[in-house]
Amino acid sequence: MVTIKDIAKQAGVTYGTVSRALNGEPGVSEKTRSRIKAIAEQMNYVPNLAAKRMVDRSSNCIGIIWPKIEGLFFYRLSERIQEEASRRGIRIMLSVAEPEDALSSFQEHFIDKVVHWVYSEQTAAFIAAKQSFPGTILEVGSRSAGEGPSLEIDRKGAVFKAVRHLAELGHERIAFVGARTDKWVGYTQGLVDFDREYHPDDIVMTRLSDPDMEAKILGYLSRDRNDRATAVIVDSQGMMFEFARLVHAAKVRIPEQLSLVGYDDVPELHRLLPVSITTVGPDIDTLANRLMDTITRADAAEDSTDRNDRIIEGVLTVRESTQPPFGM
Amino acid sequence: MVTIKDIAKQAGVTYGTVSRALNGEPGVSEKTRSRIKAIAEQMNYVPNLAAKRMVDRSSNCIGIIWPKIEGLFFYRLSERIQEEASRRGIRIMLSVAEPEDALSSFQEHFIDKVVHWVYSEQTAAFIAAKQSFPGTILEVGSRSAGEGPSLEIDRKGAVFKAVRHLAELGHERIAFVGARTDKWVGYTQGLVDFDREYHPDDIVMTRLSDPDMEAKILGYLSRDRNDRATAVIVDSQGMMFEFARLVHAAKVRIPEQLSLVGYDDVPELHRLLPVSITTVGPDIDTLANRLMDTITRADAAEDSTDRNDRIIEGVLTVRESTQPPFGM
DNA sequence: CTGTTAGCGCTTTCAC
DNA sequence: GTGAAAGCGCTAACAG
Repeated sequence: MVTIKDIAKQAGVTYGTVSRALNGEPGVSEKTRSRIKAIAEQMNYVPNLAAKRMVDRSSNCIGIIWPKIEGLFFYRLSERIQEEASRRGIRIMLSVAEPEDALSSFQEHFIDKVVHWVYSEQTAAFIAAKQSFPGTILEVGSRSAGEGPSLEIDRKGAVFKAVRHLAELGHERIAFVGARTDKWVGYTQGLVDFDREYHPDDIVMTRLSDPDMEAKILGYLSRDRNDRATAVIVDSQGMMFEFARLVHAAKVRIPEQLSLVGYDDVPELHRLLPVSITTVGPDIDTLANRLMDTITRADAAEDSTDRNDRIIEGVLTVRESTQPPFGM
Repeated sequence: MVTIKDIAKQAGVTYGTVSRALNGEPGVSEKTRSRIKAIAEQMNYVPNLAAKRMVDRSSNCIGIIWPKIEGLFFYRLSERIQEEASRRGIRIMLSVAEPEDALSSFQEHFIDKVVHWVYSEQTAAFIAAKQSFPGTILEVGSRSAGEGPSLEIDRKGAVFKAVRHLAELGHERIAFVGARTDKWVGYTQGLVDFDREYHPDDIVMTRLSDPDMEAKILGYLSRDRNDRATAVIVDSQGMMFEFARLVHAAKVRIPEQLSLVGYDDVPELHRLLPVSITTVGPDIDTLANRLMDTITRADAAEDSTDRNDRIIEGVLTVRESTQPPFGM
């Protein structure tokens, strides 16, 4: 293993100088600095993080805990986070272990900045592990109850925007497929604000784990066209996979017979139907950016950031799957 | 921060003794050991892992380089690898960075066992990085040219099994959609062995990056039914997403009008069509298991393993999408 | 059984 | 602008 001492020997300087040169510290002439850098490169020098860590407490590596759900969206998001991190010269490590194990794993590797996707109740084991974790944990997703740094995704507002879009197109009856979450609240809010009739039948309350999901959706899609909404909002990307399949099965034509908005914009979505799908949800690039900004500054200005700056708005991307209702 | 020196002072021993006591090393009387342990506990001592790591540079962690392509299959695979690793008390870290960056990242963190998915030409930068990597790299996927440990997936044999299955069902004309890879070789081999007519028209040579992909597939699916095969093999899961969409567009009914076999068994596949899809490809559990076995034993019996033991067979899973041809 | 001490690779202060 | 050296917390080898 090559250390800064080896480089020092090669370069004919002391290893203190090598350290300064490689870390961009002042007090080294540009000439020797570039010479040292070249030698380090050529010798395949890899810094020893354990040693670094013993001296200063910094680590330019961010750990990410992979959420069990969120499938494709998070997959895409982590690609973007990686790009953004590379641009900033920061390393990224992912763990797909149970959250509490992921934390110890990171701790063992001197990673003191961690991103955690919040999507449901946290286990007692994880909450305990968080307490004793020595670094910073950024919670992304739902409104965070905790003290630490967080980034909230305005899911409610996002779905609200979907309703507004459909209302503006002229849809009177708008359906919702999904679970009773923030997204559902945004939906009901939209109905109220845009003065659409609240029709309990137009809400298909279900989730992926629901054994009756298929029957419920199929039941709704098979109704007489006069007896159902002209537009529908599907509350997650996972649900959209199911929904698309059942749309085919029920031979419903999108958007001629039904306008469709999906939550979360992942490329795979647009392979599901002959038409591209209008989506709402956080913009992946924005999210990746804000996420990196927040975590890198987490220690610095702990609570200087306004609570409002911690919210990621949803973005509506209009595509082929939404049209004015038939006959307009 | 409390260190072993603080504990030593409290206990009236030297810190060497504290180290031995806390690490279960022999050479400490049970009496002092328990006393020291009690003091450590009471002082909230947390060992400094960076310092530990500097001395004994081991880590029971395996690094995995996330491939740029292969999408969902690898995603599922890494879940299984994680489960298998947890069972064995081994940590897993994933990197989605460029392979060469992933390697240095692992090296910085003292991760000396790395799994790399081989799927195409490797960049010069990565080959160089591999050379100077101090640990073991397990190459999984294609036949590995290199010396190191490897695990080959028999893609050719897998597709061959698909052809056999279709032949046994009675299909005379079998089509292939995909690229000119091992899988295609398995297809042609199958045609020969099962005495099926080689029909150049039944091969839709394309890949996801091909701008004409859609036109080619749609062209084939739109042909008169007497002028095309009664069964088709699609060579990747990514391609299957496209294929399924075009099947819908061309209003071809699976399996009544066309039997279908896909490569790689990922759950998402079965949401694409009204029927579940027959697949071939490596079994994810087997792969995860063999992978862990191989990498954990990589140092021990380097070349004791027979070349044949390094091959993962493909598995055929028959589902609804394959039936005897219409009229049989 | 316990004390002593040489490093592990690096950053940082203090001299020159 | 560069060298010298202290020390981060710990393990392990050796001495007693």
